[in-house]
Amino acid sequence: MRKKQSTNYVNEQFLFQVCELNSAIAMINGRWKSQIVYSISQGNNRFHLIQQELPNISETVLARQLKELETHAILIKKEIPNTVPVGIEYVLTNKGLDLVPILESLCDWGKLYADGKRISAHSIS
Amino acid sequence: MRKKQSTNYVNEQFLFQVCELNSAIAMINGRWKSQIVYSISQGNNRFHLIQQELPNISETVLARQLKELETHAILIKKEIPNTVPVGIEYVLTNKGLDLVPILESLCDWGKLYADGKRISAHSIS
DNA sequence: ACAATAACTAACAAAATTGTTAGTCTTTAA
DNA sequence: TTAAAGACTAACAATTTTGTTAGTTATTGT
Repeated sequence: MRKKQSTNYVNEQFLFQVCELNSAIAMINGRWKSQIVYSISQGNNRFHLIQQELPNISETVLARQLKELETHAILIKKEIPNTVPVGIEYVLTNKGLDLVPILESLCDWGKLYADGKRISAHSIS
Repeated sequence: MRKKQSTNYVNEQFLFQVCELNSAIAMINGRWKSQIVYSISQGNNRFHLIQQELPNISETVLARQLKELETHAILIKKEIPNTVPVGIEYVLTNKGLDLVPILESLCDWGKLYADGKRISAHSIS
């Protein structure tokens, strides 16, 4: 549980009102979150499919990350009809779908500079 | 100090090799980091200028975040010649500059869905 | 001589995130 | 009847991140 009186919480709120950038980042922060969003966008839209792709994640942790993504309306849970026990499908909202290309550009950026090469700097002054 | 034998660390490394997306996110994770990068790109390239823009950040924390950004080669420190005591200017590398438009699209994404409106979902199946 | 400025650092404490253990519930297969 | 699959949850412990306190260094202004 967040402590609303903590400096940590107050600073987070401060950044949220400085720029939406910070709330956006807060939504994709979290050990597994953006990888999960990406996996779902690739069609791995079931709990056990995500587990197969990310064998190191525990059930508890996966469930928690999914719930947080749901809280931020990046995805919704959908019951698959006529299944027993009822199957759950994870569906990206339009908000979640719009995030995917941004994650892709982050990925490209990461790849481009991965080896520590291609770095340079020159002051603008 | 990170514990190299912890599950937390091992999982982070696992995600790094799954996709560069995860290393990219790890670099911009951190309470103040992307806001600092954005501020520097706007010309607030001195320690005290960033402090003015983000009055809630403590000196210790700002120094730490700057050092981490430097470790990831997103910015470099540059001594300003003929200043006593020697002034330090923070300069984005090309890697850091390439990050800025991505942060801007994250910001736009955040703004678009900020009020919780415009959310919808429909399964692909 | 004393305070102030700029840009830090080390050691520590508080808080948050991540991972673990042990459960739940329902139905089908062996 | 026992086990397994699928999709979870609560309570707790480990680890990491964030914030705090108290310093440093060198120089200029009063």
